[in-house]
Amino acid sequence: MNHADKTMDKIVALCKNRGFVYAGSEIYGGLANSWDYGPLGVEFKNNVKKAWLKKFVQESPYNVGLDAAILMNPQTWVTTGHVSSFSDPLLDCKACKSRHRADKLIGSECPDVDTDAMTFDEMDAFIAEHTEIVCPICGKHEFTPIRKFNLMFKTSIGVTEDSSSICYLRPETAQGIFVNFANIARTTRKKLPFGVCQVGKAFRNEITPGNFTFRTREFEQMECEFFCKPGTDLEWFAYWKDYCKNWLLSLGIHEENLRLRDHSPAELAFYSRATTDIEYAFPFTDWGELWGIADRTDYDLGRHQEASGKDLTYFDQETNEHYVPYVIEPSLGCDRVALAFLCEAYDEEVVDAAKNDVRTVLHLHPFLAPFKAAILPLSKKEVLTGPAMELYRELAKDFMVDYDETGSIGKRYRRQDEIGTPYCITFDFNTVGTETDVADHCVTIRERDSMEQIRLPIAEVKAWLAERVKF
RNA sequence: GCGGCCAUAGCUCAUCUGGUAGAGCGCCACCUUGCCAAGGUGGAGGUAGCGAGUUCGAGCCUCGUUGGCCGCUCCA
Repeated sequence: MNHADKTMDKIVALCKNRGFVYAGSEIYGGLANSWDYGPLGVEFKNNVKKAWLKKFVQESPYNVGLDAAILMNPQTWVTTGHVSSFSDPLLDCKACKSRHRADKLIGSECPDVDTDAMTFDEMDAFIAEHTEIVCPICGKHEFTPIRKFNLMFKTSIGVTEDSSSICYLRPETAQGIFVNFANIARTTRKKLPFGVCQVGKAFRNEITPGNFTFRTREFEQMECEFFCKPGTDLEWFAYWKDYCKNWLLSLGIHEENLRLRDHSPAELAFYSRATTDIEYAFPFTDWGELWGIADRTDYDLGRHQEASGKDLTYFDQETNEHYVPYVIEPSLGCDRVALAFLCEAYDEEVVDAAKNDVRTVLHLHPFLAPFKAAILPLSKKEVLTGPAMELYRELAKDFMVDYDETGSIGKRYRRQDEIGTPYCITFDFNTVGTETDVADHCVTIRERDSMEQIRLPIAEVKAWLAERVKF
């Protein structure tokens, strides 16, 4: 099927029916925009993470891993500006119900006013006094008071809820890396350039989540903070852009469904020298951001150094100088890229148009597939199921494999196609022999995409499979 | 948070103007078949999102509530 004909409805339905993703807390009526990865989903998502860690840590001569705590000293978020800038001063127009940011309303009418220096109460008062500030939609001056939307989830440490024990669920994983920069530099004896990689959950109280697992309040990031010498940053920026794109291509994303979009100077975050988004052609939108690759300069380490009073410079033995490294940050949404792989893999093949017969297939990269193979005895007779279970137990030591003896063989192939299992291994009567035929001790292996079959000795299956499901 | 639409089996839906629910698919068992779905027989599964009201009687009418979808706002 054409990529343009894929719909989220179908992909969501498949996810739910086959146990990739369920709606969260479903028996209690659900919790909006929360999703649970089911038995197949968790395998699949873990494989996505494994594939990322393999390329970014294991195979990279530069990078190391980290798993920092979700709860951090709240001062961290004061330093980064998240405590203030994650609180937008929003108000509604009572007349037309549209929503606006108070600071932008004031700024557009009175450009000389420094809204950054104003409290929310002062902004409220300012708007009340200046009736020339009107709703850009309907032109009226009838606003609700400012309401504070803090996009960080707040909680408290300790059993009493006094303000001194407030802490936040991290809105990004990056800061866990920055605050550990000096620890890692010292203990790994890494020289610049080097990177620190982390997979972990982050939390943002988004006003409007949606589009399945694309935007959720709780999500998983796969981030690398790559530290390099100032001046070499743009070079490394290009290097990682390329590296990231190749990772996606090597796992089956088609180039025509990817777009690298450079941020314009106006769009750039204030701390960033250059940013490129890798976007994917999701069915629900034209392009959706997958990976943000940003040159963050020395902003993060510099701010932390200033606020903590700790020395976060790097001593360069070659030039005999101290400096704060520059940072290239490739930040990938784990749930988003997993969804992209699903969208990319989803396919409906018309087998027989006259009979309305359609085969649903997930053309997942074998490394990402929840099951690497399914063992399917052609008959339920013990003479076949016995050796089939034996092979199942043997393969299960190395791979996630499925076993199914229910229904016709065609039906079972279809079930495995739908969950992306790349290989089906069948036991038939030639395998074990009959009264008239001698056993050949071979199984038939059927490939998912081509539906072609080969015959292979049972003893060779494990090595054969290992060769084909690696990344 | 605002506006509009929606809510019946795991899924897609039916149930004539109110008379206490049915199909297809899926699932399970047995039979059949034995390398590409849908053959036969049987079976599990629903107090119609939830609550209240009107009525002799509510899946159907009214109100509330919860959840979902679409649009707007928002997305450092």
